[in-house]
Amino acid sequence: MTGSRQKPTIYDIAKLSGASPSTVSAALNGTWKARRIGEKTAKKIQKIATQQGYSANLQARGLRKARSGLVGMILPVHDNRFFSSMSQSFEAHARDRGLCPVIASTLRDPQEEIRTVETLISYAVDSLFITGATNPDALSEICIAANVPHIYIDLPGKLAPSVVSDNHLGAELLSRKILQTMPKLDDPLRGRAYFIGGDTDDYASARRVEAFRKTVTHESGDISGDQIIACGYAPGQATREVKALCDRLGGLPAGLFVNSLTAFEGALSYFVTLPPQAFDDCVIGCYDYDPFGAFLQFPVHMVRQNSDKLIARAYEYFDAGTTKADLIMVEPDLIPPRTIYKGRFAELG
Amino acid sequence: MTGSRQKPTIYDIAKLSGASPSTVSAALNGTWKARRIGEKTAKKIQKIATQQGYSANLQARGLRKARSGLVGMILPVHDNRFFSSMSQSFEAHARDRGLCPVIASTLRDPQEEIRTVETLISYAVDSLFITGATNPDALSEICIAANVPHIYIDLPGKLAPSVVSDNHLGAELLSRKILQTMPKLDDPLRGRAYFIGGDTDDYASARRVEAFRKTVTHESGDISGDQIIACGYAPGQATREVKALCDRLGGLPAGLFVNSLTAFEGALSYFVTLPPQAFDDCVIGCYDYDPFGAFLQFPVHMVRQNSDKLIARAYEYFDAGTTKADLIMVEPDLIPPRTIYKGRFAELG
DNA sequence: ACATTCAGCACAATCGATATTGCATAACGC
DNA sequence: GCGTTATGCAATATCGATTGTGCTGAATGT
Repeated sequence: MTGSRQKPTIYDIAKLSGASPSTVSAALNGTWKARRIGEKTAKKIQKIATQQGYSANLQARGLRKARSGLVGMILPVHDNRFFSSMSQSFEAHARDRGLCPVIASTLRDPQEEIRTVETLISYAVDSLFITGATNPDALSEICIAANVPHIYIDLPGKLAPSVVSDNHLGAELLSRKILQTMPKLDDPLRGRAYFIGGDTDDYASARRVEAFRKTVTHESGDISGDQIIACGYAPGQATREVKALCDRLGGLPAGLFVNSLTAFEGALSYFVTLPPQAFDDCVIGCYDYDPFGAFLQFPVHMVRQNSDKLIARAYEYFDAGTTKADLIMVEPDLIPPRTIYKGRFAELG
Repeated sequence: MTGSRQKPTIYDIAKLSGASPSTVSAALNGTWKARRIGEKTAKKIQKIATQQGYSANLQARGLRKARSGLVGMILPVHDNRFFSSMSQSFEAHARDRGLCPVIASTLRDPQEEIRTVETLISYAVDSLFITGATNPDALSEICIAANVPHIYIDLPGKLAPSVVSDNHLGAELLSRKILQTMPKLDDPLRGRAYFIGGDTDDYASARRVEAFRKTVTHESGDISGDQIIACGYAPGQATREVKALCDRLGGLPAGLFVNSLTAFEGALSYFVTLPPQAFDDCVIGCYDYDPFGAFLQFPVHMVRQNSDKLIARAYEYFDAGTTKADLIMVEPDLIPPRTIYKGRFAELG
């Protein structure tokens, strides 16, 4: 009975109900009052449609209406705490608006980003959220040509509105926390704070370096170039650089600002080779948050970017119908370590 | 010049090139040789299309061909290491096949799952990957009625093929590791291994409990009901239960099998209140893997489910064109701790 | 009683692609 | 030189919805 017949269409329902396809369409998509279809007719059609398990072919509807009901988001990777919580928020907000979210990752590959944006546009997405793009303006041009509203998250574009985390503020908070908490060591080199990880070509990292530099200079009078090691995001590279730094200093520095979770993961690979007491005179901070990161052998101050607020602001912006290339800032939060401070730091909690 | 005009269609290209829309279509979708379009004509059309920035309207194509080029995947949540790495694999494999991945999360809500499957079917997804469904068979019925091939990942369905992680094997490996590594304590209660977290209604957890029970019985002769505390996946619940257990035992047990990362996160909230030496006579294992989890204050054995292999097997199954309700098993890996064992376990590495 | 309004619905065009069929002209065989 | 096959392309129907327009009969007005 319920064999593998095809999905019913409005034409099937029309035949069964004795009404015309256009009447069926109106009855089923909610426009029947405006189209002056009698209530009895509409109800009858709806009943039959339910019995038949009808659901609209959204490709056909999208084709006709030139809107698909899809919202696209592109991000570098899924398996990253920051981006995956953005996905989560993105999807929740999309559902609230009755839209279907399409999330695609592009592995930070410029070609892949362009291809993906083109694909999503070919599916007629109604709007597009872009995060972690390597070349925002190239993507904007494509979207503008196709008349697709789009917004950048966490990385500003010149040709479209952007919602970004306040990287300067976050890095300033974290830097200040590190500087104020870290021990005063006799060794002038070990006694300083170091910044490791990230790429200064990257917008976010550049702002963070800037804030680190400013805060260190403000608190300690000056800063040396070798205190900033922007060695990229790859864990392996961070492992090497942290090791090299510690070898050079003869131990962990008094303060360490790790930029990004991936760099942090790399640093950890080296840290696990150290004895626990090595961390007794070192204060570590990490830009970006991972709940497990807060539970390590040693305390770690973390900055949590408010991904839900980033997404919410972006949706609000679309809802308002504006398309100016505004820049909206969202403040990140400084999360205290959950690990108890030990040794000489016990009193600092 | 490049104002906000609409995207060009094959009709626009047809006018510009002097050819008919059908010829343009053939020239642009690669079927021109089979349709006996002259090479010169095809090349000319392609050139014009490129100049005009043409790209096909995939909704129209999908409508006509009754295939959309979309593959859907539904999962409980994005912001979870296991599921987000599945997303990553799912997407990579989809791209390899020239398909567009649509990933939707359903928050383990049965109603939401059904709605989502229906939505994806309305967008005419060519196939569907389902993971973490609460009621697989209900979803299968919908897919079967709509003639959509689908496959379950990590949770078997009766009406469709499934690729599942070998939970029994993984839990057996982890249980055995814990039992063989844990200290022999005088206290008979503390000296045993405990299982905490998860829900026995859940397929995966049930298999894991079964393996834990079997292994403990095999190694120590018997097992008591209070050694298994399936208190769900919520972190808060795990925090309370672990605390209650430790209060009852007067300390951490010799062995603890934590089922799922979320339960582990909950347990950690309690662990951080303990002094470091509390872990000296306790061996901890966690089913599921998180790189940071491997770097904690104390060693943790973790089971990593091979998400990429799960997805790869599922695609292979579709590629083969089979649709029998087979059950394919994928072996998980036991990951040793990266933290160095301290105190009396130093020699166990 | 006749013009006007309006409710209730059907008809047909349309969105942008694909796929089948058919119609020219050219090439070929004998 | 005439039928036959090939070649190159245009015409047209179609996918499943939406939407502007047109037609009918009943209600209303005067």
